Amino acid sequence: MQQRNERRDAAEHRQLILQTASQLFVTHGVESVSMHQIAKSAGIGQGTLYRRYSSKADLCTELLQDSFRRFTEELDSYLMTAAHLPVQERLLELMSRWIDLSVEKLQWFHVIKAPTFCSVDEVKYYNIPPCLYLKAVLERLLQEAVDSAEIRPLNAEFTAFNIVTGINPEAFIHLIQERNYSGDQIKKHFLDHYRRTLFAGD
Amino acid sequence: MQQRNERRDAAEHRQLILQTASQLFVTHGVESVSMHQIAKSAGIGQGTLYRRYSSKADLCTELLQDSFRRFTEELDSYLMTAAHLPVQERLLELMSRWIDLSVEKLQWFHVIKAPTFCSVDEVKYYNIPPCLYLKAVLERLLQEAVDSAEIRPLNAEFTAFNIVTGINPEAFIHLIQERNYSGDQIKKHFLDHYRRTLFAGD
DNA sequence: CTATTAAGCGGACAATTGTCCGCTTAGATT
DNA sequence: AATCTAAGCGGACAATTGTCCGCTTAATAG
Repeated sequence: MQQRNERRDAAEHRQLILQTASQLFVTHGVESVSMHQIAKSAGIGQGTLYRRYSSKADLCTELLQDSFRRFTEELDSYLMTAAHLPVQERLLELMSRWIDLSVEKLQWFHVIKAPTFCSVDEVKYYNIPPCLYLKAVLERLLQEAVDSAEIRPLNAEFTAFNIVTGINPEAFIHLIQERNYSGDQIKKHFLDHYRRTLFAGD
Repeated sequence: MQQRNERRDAAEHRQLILQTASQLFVTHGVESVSMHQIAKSAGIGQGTLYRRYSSKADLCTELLQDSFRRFTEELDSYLMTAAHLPVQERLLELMSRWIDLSVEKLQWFHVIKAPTFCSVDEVKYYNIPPCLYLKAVLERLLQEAVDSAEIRPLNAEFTAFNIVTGINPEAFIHLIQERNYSGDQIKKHFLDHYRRTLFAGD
């Protein structure tokens, strides 16, 4: 008895949902589209929708995958060829690219981080693949910097976590809405900050 | 025509709501109590409840006021008498106390930061009095440290903001749930981190 | 080709949050 | 004391999210 694969109709629905949701999100904005509306537009039932994606946050996480895959590929490639550059430069490049991605996909990231409905035991943001990846790479580079004495000793893991919590979509939204920052200004401030606190550069 | 004060019955209801909500929150946990239930327990209508507090986050913000008032009084008093101590020590003391408060009132802070229902243009967390206060005091101390050359130059305002985003209830919840950290371990890690990145101490 | 069965389907339902609006009433005015 | 009016009241309603369960069907086994 072989393992039952996903049924063909189910796979088609999965694609249909992603396509429909993506279109609706782009047209009306992620916030304004309800799960009911997605199901209706796709011509399927609520149950079918929720069977695939248990929340809008789930859907957004999935829709981010494409951009994210490109991000990791390009970054891995960069890190490969830039291995000889100072760790400091590579770290700042990583942050720079991450901030670009975050600002570009701000609505998606925000819905993932602060879902419409959320309860205490669902702080899933730090466990989505993009964040895990960011943290892992940060930690690796930080550890390398510590080992090569390019920065003073620190707890690479905790520092990586702290950077992930510091560079987050809600902070960006706050800076954009309350301070009228542009994406570039946000990036500049964060990079400056970490240049100064991590590397003591000026 | 004099300014109309809040009607007596309204003021009584306000107290009644706070008292009822507080009791229900303590008994059943903030998460498990619905606004409907609060209204019903208090013997008032939904409309009356929402007229006072437009969301559970609002209610929690109000309920935090008491603890927070005590916090600021004690802190201001400390800062007054500790003005001669190194800024570094005062900064770490501030963070230490803030983390204690946050851990103690974690559920409240979390509901304020990540309300049950939330939309993009409502990242209110950074604007509640406790956070504004924390940020202001951080900024003042950081600036003092910079001016007296106790730390290397940095953007006091942005650094203060970054610390507020780094020391936040969701990060605590993550560390508690995924890493099984205790409140004391959380505090230790954060203080270590900032000791190292801000002050280069060991 | 037929039978079997588990995965899939979908809309009705429950639970929440938050709004609305006609009725009531506290309290200032005269 | 009588009047007036804006603030207050409260429950019905709308909008969402998320669950449930009897019916359907794709895919495998014989």
